[in-house]
Amino acid sequence: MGASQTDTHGAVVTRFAPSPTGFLHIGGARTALFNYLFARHHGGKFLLRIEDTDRARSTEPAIAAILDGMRWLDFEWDGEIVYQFARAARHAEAAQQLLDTGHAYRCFATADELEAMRAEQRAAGKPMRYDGRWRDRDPAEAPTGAPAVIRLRAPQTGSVTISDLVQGDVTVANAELDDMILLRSDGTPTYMLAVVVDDHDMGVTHVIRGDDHLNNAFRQLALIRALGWAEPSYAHIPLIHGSDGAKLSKRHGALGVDIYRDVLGMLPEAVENYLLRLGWGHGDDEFISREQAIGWFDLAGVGRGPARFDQKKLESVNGHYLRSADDVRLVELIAGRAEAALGRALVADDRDILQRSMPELKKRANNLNDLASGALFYLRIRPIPMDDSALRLLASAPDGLLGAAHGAFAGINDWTTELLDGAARRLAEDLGVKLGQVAQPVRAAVTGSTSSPGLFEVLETLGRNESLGRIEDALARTQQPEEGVTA
RNA sequence: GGUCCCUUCGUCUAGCGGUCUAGGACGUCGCCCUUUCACGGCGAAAACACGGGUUCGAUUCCCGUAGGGAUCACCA
Repeated sequence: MGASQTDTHGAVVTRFAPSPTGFLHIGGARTALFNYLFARHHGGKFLLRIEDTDRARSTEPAIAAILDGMRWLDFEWDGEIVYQFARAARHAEAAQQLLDTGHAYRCFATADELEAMRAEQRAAGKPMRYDGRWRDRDPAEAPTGAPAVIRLRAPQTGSVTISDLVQGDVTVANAELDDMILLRSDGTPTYMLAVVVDDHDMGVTHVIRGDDHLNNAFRQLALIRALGWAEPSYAHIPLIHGSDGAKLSKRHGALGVDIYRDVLGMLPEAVENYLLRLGWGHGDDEFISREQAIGWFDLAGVGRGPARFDQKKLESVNGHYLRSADDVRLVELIAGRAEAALGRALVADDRDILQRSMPELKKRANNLNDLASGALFYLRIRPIPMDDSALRLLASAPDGLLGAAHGAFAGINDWTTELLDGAARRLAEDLGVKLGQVAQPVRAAVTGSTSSPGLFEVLETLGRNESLGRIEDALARTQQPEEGVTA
């Protein structure tokens, strides 16, 4: 890469830099979203870097999961993915440069030695920091052949202030910072070094990340200055918390975006909208399209306090997007779930009936799971299973009602919602009962449940034969235990 | 514990000195619509953490207290 990265001429360049130690979790997704939106808003670039320098914890499946999540959410990145580990030589080169210019030095302190130092500091109630024991010591004093790390010779006086785009001006005394390790004793770069070098080489102008990195920013700035490089702008966004107010982490409540998709049945645009509104707002707007988000997004509007994740609200947002989603798309999305529940593959007729019923079905669901289970009764094969409430309703329905309804419907050849509705109302009137008295037993018979979309729409969608057949099944069922009760 | 950050309804937020009897959304409750369940509509309860300042006037500015958060590795 070298110097070519400076050819961006002030254009915005952001990056999302996850470490592939697990799935793309919801907090990471939000960081990616903000980086994506900020870059697009400014007509800049959004880069992706995989921070895989921790060889023990980085895995291929994790990389695949992260990319999968990025694609699902449609966070399209620019250019090639940068794999940090592959750039180790470049990182070492930067460390050497620092060594040559006197901005870094070798430290021969052993792990045991440092542990003892910290124990002492802890006991004395002092902050635990590297005490700079090798900072000005002659390397010749080191035991021969002893392994060494390379540390940054950081400024010890004065202070650094970062004009963070989210947090505002934040100042920390240099005395609070110690000489961080740049290169481990095995010659591999630490995160601090790798991030600074990569961000520089990639031409990153705006570092937008979780505020758990705010403290790192001060040290990284010292490193950047020692290297004589341009300083990026920083924006440290608050972490997402769980409903209990504690930080959402991989071991505490943070789920991978794949879980939201596959298990919870969320739509990507809903997850995106929810994440955007978490910690950021645009007046009273609740539903914000991708296009609007790109037009409106700004870092100054991001709150500084952590926001709690609210599953109920996500469900609600999801329900909104479900209702406005394309029916063909929804059928595809629930097909797998339906097949699993039914234990058989869906055929063309199944998809056809699902699509026709989708406008009614999607008003009743807030996620794909509920949408799929709500659609199941259309696909069942006679005799359809009945849930307990349907069985109870059928058992307690006035004698002869269901049979009478069957008779009324059987007389209809032009099987439309209007005529079915009219026939049912006429029957109810003739019998002197409310429409519900007629409709509910029929609903139970036809859907196997006491709640469903509008009954006459259901009947029309199901068709004459199937509808009458299901009513006959129910009739047969109620006649068996007690004989002779039907009219 | 040191350092840094934060604090408006239960939750996400609007508010950027007077427009605040503090607005919206989710959730909760009630009503309407209605063949069920939803959707939709209407309405209700619900917040400026506390104490000092500054100011003619503070939700809005400053300080303190309390509470919450982040971070202090040869992990990222």
